[in-house]
Amino acid sequence: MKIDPNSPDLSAQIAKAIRDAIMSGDLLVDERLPSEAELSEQFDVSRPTVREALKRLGAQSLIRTQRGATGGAFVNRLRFEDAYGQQITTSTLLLSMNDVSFGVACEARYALERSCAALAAERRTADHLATMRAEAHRQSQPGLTDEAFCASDVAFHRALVDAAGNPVISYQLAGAVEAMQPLMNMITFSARSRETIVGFHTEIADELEARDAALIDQSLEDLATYTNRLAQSVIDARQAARATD
Amino acid sequence: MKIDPNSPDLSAQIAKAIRDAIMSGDLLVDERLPSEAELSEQFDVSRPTVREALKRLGAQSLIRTQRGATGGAFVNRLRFEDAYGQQITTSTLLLSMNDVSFGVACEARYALERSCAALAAERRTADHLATMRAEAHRQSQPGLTDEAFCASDVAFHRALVDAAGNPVISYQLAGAVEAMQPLMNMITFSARSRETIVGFHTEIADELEARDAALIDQSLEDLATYTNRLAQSVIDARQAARATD
DNA sequence: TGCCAATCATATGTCAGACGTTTAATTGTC
DNA sequence: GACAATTAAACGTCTGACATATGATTGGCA
Repeated sequence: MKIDPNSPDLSAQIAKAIRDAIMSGDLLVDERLPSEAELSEQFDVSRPTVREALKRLGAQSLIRTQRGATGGAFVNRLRFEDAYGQQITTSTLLLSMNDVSFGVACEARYALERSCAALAAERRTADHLATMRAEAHRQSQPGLTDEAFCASDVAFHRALVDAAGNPVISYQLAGAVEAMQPLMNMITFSARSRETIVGFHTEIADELEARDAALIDQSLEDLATYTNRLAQSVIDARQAARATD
Repeated sequence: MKIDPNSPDLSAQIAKAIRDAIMSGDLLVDERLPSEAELSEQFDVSRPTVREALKRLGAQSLIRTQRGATGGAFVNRLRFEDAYGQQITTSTLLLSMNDVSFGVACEARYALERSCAALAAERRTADHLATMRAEAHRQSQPGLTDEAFCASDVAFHRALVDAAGNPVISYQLAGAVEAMQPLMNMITFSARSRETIVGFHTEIADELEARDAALIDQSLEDLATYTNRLAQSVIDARQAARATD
């Protein structure tokens, strides 16, 4: 838990020291850290520097702070819901900043999603099924904006993932599924393509109701293929339009 | 891009405003943010408050800072390698802080890992194969510590995942695979169980060489079952030991 | 005695101003 | 024209202070 006082990133070092203490179990959940004043004395730095370190940890949801007499910084119990948000933010930016093609992202998403088809078939409840049917129905309504359609698409697929009944899987796939949304938004769905997608969704819901894992897997593969072809046609159309400019 | 000056979390609000600007595309990769002094004027807060906000963003690798005349904060191109680390940290803490059972974590890991068997069979290079064989060989050496064995196990499986040739999948699975390591460490492998696991690994490498996706899938399922049973026996043994205390 | 209100102590949140350090651009000289 | 010294901009850190929230303490009153 020592830092190099000559290096020009004291707050980063302090954050790392505390993070390591949390990960190694030296600091337990809900345990209170020393006050900012005490930490600044321990590390021999000023309070603003300590605060910068604490903000870093707060940004990762590793600690929470509380004001007042018995306040301070506490080791935060990292919840799946908290982690979802970060996971989605990171995944979305990764895709948009690294020129990940629609095909690669789509492949990843459906490969991962298919992995929970068997579990979902086994464990799905009536609730999951109801959510999926409701979203499929919403998607068939005319006059839906592209964004609303995509949001519903995400909700449908998240329900499928959640049906697997494994929070770790749900967490991991949250990124893959949600991060695709901006890419999907790029595709302007025609009425016809929407109809096809809703068809797939209804099919999947039916198969999930029948608990037929193999059929779900097949439908997801078909949906992946279709989505990819749709994206390709949009890309081709854009290139053609650019060529005639 | 407005903030409420009466709320007691100015730095969090500022961080959110900038984060939103990055995610919406208002700020592009490598674009320079205003200097801390300018930001403090724009948001009408002090420089330390601005700095706390920037540290939050830095902790998420959304920005990087540079000192000197042409320095400042720049929108960072989020790289997969950067995201790996955060993903692993978060996943590890999620498992340890939420009392995720070995069974649930194991199920998630292998379900996701199996999803890339087909892609890996298709795209694996000689390099991936060589890495996997090298790790399998290392694992068969006597006198290996439990930790070294588990680290090698992780390396083996990461090579398998990377063989799928999809960076998005590699990123998503980094968390699932690496976060399992502390749980695996809890299990003291006997010489015999190590031998069995190495057997599975050799089998998987052979099947990958033959590009037989179905067999890989089967082997992974068997390995998952075996790992689970191993963990169960360790847990049972511990409970029995506690009962006789 | 028992309860309630005022006070206090502690800790975080924020601010203002300052100095040090790094770095690139500018300037000046040979 | 090239190299060295200077300068300016920006981050990194420190000091000290005030504001605010909140639990604990204390005191008074019924």
